[in-house]
Amino acid sequence: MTIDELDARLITLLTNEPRLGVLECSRRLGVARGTVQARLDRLIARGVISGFGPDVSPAALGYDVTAFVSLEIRQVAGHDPVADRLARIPEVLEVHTITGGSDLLCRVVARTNSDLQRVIDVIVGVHGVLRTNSIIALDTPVPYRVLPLVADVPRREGR
Amino acid sequence: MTIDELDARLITLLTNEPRLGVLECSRRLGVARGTVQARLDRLIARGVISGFGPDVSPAALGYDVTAFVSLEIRQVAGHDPVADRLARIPEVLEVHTITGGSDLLCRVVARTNSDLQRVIDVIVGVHGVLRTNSIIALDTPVPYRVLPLVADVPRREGR
DNA sequence: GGTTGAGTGGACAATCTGCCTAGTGCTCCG
DNA sequence: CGGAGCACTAGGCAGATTGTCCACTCAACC
Repeated sequence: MTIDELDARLITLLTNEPRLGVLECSRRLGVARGTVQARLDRLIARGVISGFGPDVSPAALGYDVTAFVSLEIRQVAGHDPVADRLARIPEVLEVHTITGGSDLLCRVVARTNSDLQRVIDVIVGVHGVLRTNSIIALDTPVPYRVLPLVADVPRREGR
Repeated sequence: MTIDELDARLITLLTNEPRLGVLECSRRLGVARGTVQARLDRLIARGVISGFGPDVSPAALGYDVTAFVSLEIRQVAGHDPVADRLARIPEVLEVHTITGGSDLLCRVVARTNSDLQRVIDVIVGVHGVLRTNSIIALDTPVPYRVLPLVADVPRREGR
């Protein structure tokens, strides 16, 4: 499961200018259109590219507060039932099961700090949740990105 | 900064089938093409949709291990210089400044657990980092998503 | 030597895009 | 009340792009 330098250039190009069509990509990369098409199909088939969904910014929707909430749960029932219930809360954007003192880590958004309290209350109210610990993200100096990784892979692997 | 029910339906549609063109969207939503075009333009202009970048899966690239690393830093210099240096590490996908006992929280990926050790060593080697605390994400029952939020907004707001 | 996979260059019809026009209904406001 | 502004519909048009073929080359591999 690795990618080529051409793959990396293609992904980089598409990341920077997502609206580009296949034809335009082929021009920019200096290869035939069929090649770009084949590469893209393969990347998608292999799951490297999982989609081209619109990137929605919660902040633009008024959800200015981001927090990481770690949960301790009653473990007798396992993680999944709790995760399922958490998944029903729109403000819960992501849930991981984790190592360490807690059992689950959630990324949560809210409109304001007091709205965050409301969301946390909802989380605490989830059956199986024993206690929570919240950490607010004050700022995000490095927003989520994968590009450096993509650019790095061909360098690490056989070139 | 809020969105309409039609906006929500449009975003939902595009999230589920990102390759759809404007014309096809207008057909599915039962509105005129110009409307979809105008809505999309507005959503992008307002920053609600920040892009249509390809969603790259680190796991498909061989980065199977995800961890959250919290850092304590030497605060005299401030957060930014440290964040800048962290941003140069490809495996660091995200950095937040946070409340609580630590100063920074990073999302990090690695190829294996021992590769994670290497990455952490790199992080520890960053000038200004005093100590780290790593939590490994074992599983991700709820992967990052925004759709429920999008669907929720028109309901909360004026309808 | 033969086979396979990947890439090139070109061609096709069908479709979509960007852009524009005109008309309609609704809301806000002086 | 009349008007202005706005969003939406419905349509038209030229140009560009897409999906899908094809034939041919090149390199690696058995």
